[in-house]
Amino acid sequence: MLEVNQLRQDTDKAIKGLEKRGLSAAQQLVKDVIALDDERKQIQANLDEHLSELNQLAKEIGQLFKSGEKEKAELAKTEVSQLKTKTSVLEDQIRSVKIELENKLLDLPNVPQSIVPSGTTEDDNEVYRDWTDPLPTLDDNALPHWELAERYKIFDLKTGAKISGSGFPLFVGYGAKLQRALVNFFLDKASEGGYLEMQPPLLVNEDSARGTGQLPDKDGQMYFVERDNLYLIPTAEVPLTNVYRDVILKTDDLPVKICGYTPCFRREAGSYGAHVKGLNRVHQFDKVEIVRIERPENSDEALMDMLNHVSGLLEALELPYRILRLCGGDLGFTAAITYDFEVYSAAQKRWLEVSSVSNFETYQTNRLKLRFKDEDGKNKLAHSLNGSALALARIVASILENHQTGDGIKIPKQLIPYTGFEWIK
RNA sequence: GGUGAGAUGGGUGAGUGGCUUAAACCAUCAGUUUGCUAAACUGACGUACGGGUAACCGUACCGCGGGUUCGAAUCCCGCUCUCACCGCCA
Repeated sequence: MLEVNQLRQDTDKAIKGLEKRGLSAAQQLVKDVIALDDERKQIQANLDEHLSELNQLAKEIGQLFKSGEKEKAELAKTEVSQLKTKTSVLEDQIRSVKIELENKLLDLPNVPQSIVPSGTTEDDNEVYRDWTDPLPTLDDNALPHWELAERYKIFDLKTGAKISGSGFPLFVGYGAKLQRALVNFFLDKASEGGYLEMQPPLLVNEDSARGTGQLPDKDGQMYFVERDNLYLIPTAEVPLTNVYRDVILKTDDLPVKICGYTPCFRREAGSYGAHVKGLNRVHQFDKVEIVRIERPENSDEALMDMLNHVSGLLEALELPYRILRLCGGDLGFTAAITYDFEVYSAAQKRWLEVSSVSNFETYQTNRLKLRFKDEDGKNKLAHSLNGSALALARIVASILENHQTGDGIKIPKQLIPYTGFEWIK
């Protein structure tokens, strides 16, 4: 959720930024928010004045009763009841204005940073760091990962569909072991990078889903357990970031660096076609997520550090990748800037997104009330960031496709200590 | 699932209708004292919103939401969570 004060201060910047997302009504929306906030302030001042009078009267009545001046007290009581009807009207007004204001704010996405390119579709994304070596080519009988999976018995979509439905792969044998190895490898790398490992709950309540901004924006994308009012997490970002909901950190607590492995559940309603084949898009996948809470002035640098971390993982896995800086139109609702990592699959002849690293600035922390005490003892909103490091299903697909040979699939050197085998044959 | 107890500031914990502006202690910070450390003493010490250049002032907040009352941390109702015991269970 954007900060109203920020919108007041940098109105033009906010409007321009929001327009970069293709939000043509940005100017009107921002104006509406500020007008509503003005209204709220005015009612608040009025209400406080009345309440102050009421408090004063209550004290006086207490005194009058004590000194036995009952008639005067009764007189004051009628005054109180008149005041009370006024305050209750004002209370109703301020309540509805606050709700309206909040709803308007929740409908506004984050303001993109100035370096975010404008554009509406993924074609407008900017290649931030390209793959400079020649792209790998495979011989003619190279297979896409879903066919490799069949040949080497790595995962089984049909049986997964029998158990649950389409998009729920069953990993088997080498496939299951490969996933377990990758999780451990990614977690170890994150620990080396200074991220504290956590195992969070996989179901979260509404406050948490709202805190990181999945609600109301992505309501339809999450599985919901109606009976208990809980959402299955679409990413570990939700529970991990919500660890710090309603927290005021001390200066020395920053930066916070945490990581966690979780399965992720996404309904992916409306997806179809070749792009969802195999592991390209599934309802359940495993992911190691890294999360950081930073002082505002350090968050840009932290983001770069996260990019380096993810780059290191992809290099260790010997996968050809590039980094995109997402354009305004492709940017997630809550992000101020996002870099996507894509691995090239020679077998599918396309780039596959395997990681997304974002800075949310104060958009999430405002909703979470995640603050820190600065040197002056003032509470300020921290910046939150997160990134996949990495998303498993697609990495498995990339490894299978890129490291296939006529003799089987070669496991990247750094992963062998984790898998315990060098080849999938 | 059943029964019972509880939820007060960073922590412990007092507070059964106005004397609470939430006691006291601990922790923290600043100062005094001190050869250094420690101790002692003094003071400061919640969050949000509104007004004000500021000092400061006003309002709300004692798990959450309602209610009673001139007045609620305190009384009443509902909910959530925590703890204990019982049942079931990996």
